[in-house]
Amino acid sequence: MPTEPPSRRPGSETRAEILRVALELFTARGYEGTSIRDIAEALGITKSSLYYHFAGKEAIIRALVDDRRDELDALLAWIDEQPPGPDLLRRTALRWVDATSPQRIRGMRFAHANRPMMQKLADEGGDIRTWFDEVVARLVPADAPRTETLRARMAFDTVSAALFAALGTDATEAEVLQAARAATIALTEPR
Amino acid sequence: MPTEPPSRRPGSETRAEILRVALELFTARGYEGTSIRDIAEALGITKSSLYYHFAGKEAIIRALVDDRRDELDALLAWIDEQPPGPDLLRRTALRWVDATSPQRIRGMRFAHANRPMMQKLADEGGDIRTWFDEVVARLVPADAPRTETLRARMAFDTVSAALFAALGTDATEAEVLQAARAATIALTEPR
DNA sequence: GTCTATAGGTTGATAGAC
DNA sequence: GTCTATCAACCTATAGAC
Repeated sequence: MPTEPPSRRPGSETRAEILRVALELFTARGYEGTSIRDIAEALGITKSSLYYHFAGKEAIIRALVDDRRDELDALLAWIDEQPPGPDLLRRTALRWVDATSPQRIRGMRFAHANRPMMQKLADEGGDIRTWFDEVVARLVPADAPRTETLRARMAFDTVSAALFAALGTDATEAEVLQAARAATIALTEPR
Repeated sequence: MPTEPPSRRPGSETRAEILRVALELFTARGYEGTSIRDIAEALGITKSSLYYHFAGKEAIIRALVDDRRDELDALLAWIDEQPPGPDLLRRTALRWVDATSPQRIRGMRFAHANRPMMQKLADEGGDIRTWFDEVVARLVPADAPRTETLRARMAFDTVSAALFAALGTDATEAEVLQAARAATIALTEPR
């Protein structure tokens, strides 16, 4: 690993706390709906202290998404080790879905609640969605019809889709993941 | 049709214009990221004029989602006319997906960009997502495992999921709809 | 590292003339 | 129906003491 994850820099426990609370509030109320003051008060500190740890509001969100990058890099490395074959798409998608951590789910809910901001980050090239293009590019032939590429993307996005479908219901996260897994299988059915 | 659509009340052309621009801006920048001033300036009027047509910012978003309700009611009525059978879920979901209008897509993008607000509306009982519970309840047995209910919901949400998967790509709406249709078929495969 | 105080700007909303 | 003028409340961010 070449660079050190910013959220784990040693001797900065407060920083991690800030990120934890910010993720929670940004998810519940959205980025624009959450003020720096809200975050500070939830932590029992003042805004100014928060500015000591982060250059600004946007720096917080940036640290939040950067944290999710490593997983993607690991997946890409794993793909490159695999023998090519017709089932590689399904195997990779299932590997991704099955490895869904609670933290990743939190990240998804965060992304859901802040799509305009995620779009802005995407336009600057620094978001997970863009990085995912690489994954799909290695699994679907470049000359495949675009609907096939979309379907492959959807096969990776089933957890996100299932979370969305489960909104307002009392489904547990385990049930959501199970439904997502079934959907990934359905979407990678060879035709 | 029992009640008159609020957006078509006669003699209120400006009102429709406001809704059109608000939908566009709320989708691009989000509800909190769009000020009343932004909407007014895009229309070439002042904030005060806008307040003549709508009681406030939230009244605008409420009018926006109310517009989408009729379609759901029509689908429910259609379901009640159908003979029950094992293929009713797929037929209904495909009917819904195939009837996707450009306006509905705009509505979905809007919902994507404003999930905290949609959640707030849902908590008050006035959102499309809640109304959809009725649809699924008529198509999936009440004692079915919850993952099956989730999968049924996902079968209806494929356009939304495909739109999400297509973010950042140059896929056309036709291609998105085609991918969504394929996904709906895959997700309603009898097992 | 954390605080108080405050600058400098935007927000949603209202009053009242025309 | 549309305007100008204005408000209190809120925001991000900074300066400087401790």
